[in-house]
Amino acid sequence: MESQFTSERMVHFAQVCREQKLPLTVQRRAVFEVILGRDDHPTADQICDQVRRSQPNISRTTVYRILATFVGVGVVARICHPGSAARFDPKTYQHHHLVCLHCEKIVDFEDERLNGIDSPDVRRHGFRIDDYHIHFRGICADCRAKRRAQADSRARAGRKAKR
Amino acid sequence: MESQFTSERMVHFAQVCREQKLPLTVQRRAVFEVILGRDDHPTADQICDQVRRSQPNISRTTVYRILATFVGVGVVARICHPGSAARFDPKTYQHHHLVCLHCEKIVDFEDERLNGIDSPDVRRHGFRIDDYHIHFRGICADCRAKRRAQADSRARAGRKAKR
DNA sequence: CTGCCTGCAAACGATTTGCACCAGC
DNA sequence: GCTGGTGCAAATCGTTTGCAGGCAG
Repeated sequence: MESQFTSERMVHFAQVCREQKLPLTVQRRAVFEVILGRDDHPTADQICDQVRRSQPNISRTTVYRILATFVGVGVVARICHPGSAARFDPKTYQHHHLVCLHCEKIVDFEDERLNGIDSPDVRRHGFRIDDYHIHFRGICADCRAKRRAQADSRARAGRKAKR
Repeated sequence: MESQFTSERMVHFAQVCREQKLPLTVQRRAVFEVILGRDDHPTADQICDQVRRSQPNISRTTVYRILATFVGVGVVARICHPGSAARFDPKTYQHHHLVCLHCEKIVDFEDERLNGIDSPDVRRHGFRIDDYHIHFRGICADCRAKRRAQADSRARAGRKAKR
């Protein structure tokens, strides 16, 4: 099922490349395959590391360039993010994100009810809105657990210190 | 009125510093003043340049550190952004953004009706949502005008070439 | 065969870190 | 005076660019 979805998107990808007159190189194929296989919004470097398992000689530069090209033709999205490195997302349809303010993890969140917001009136800004997405910010399960553990150990240390 | 708002926030800032045991240095004051006076989501470097008009010897490093501290205690927000440099926002209450995909300008957008979205059910993600904001992505007025001008000149060039 | 694509190395911009000094409380 | 803040310089990280050779169409 996974592979069926992947191959379907691969065909679509090849088609877009033909339309856009983009030569379908082995590097582009490899980068696209890696992105499709992940749903954790990897950085360019993370993608590069994984691509190198099948293409050990691919250059980091090439990965950056390929990603820029992909974003340009719309087969992957570059998403807004709290950290310093750009993140990429194979989903180009509208969806939303849960962003952990602590570890900067980004989790996809899809909910039809969030997609129907009327574009507000921005005429006075002269802005033309193409789409929108919602960032829900908070703390993920892992970080909540870690924080609780830390708070506990601090409390224990505090009790010890006071004795 | 502007200065009244600014001084009001300055008092609040001083209070937060006291609560958080943050010494109220001249540098922190200066950085905070600059951020308050802008609504264009400046980068750390832009803030630094402006702070230097009143504090010529402040170090870029210090500005970065101060901004990180401010974000930590919640007196300014670090916002998600399409570019590579972090952007800062003196508004810490909920509001939304228009993001230009072309020039990466970020414009505040406030609309009460956008603030009442029910936090969706994220229990299965174990995520705790603190707040959310909406990125409306599109093209700003300036860039639309520029694009139109470019398209026109291309069309003219094309006509000329075909003769 | 031709032009875009790639790899390499070096440049670059944004941000962080180590360390000695200095200033708020 | 003590603690944490600051300035400087150098390191680091993510990303881009210039150039020579290589491969897809």
